[in-house]
Amino acid sequence: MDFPALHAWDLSPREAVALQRRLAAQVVVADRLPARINRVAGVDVSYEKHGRIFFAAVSVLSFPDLEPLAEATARGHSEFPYIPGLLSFRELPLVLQAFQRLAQAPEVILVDGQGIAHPRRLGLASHLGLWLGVPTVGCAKSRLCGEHVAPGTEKGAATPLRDGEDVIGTVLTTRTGTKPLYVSPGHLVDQRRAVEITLACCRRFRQPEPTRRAHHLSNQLRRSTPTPPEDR
DNA sequence: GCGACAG
DNA sequence: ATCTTGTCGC
Repeated sequence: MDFPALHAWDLSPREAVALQRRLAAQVVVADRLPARINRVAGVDVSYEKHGRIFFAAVSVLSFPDLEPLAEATARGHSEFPYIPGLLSFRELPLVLQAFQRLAQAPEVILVDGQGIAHPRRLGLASHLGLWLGVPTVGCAKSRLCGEHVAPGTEKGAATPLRDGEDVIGTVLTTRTGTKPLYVSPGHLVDQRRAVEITLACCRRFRQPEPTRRAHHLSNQLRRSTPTPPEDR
């Protein structure tokens, strides 16, 4: 697929925060999904144990059947450290490389991380959606910010994730008896659609099929990659 | 200053 | 995210 090329991204954490504030204003939290959704993609990144090499994977499934259609991966590294709230500056470059290798763009993308449920409303899912110009949904396994009461334990149970006056996400039980997921709009989708798509992608596991497959893909890529020699 | 803190 | 064996439960 085609989208703006990735320039050199050597920003300091402080500059990254400033950029997030500017980009957040461009995020569209509204239902702009096409009438017919045929392809859903999931993204995930795994790291080598010493954090030397990153492995990004994208898995595309048919919708609503969820049958595998295509996949793409990318190997690389990042100098940017993991800082809560600045995850996209660490992972996005490699994730974009993986998407660059996809022949066809999906109608929506599920991301292993937050969408607007972020201090500055620009989690990894929102940043990715903005860059690709494709609708995205954040499906994080844990909370970054916001408050909420626990949802019921039945699949489909949900409670709002709030940050002051704003509803920034939905704490959603995606499988009966398991810990809920933190679902939030990434870009071009609203709260309702974010939850709808996520539930439609959950079969027998807590994680939606797209991100679950991407997770396995990036893991097997890491396991099949020899660890390069140390430098000291 | 202290606690929280996606992956 | 990653380091890790067995183990409890559907």
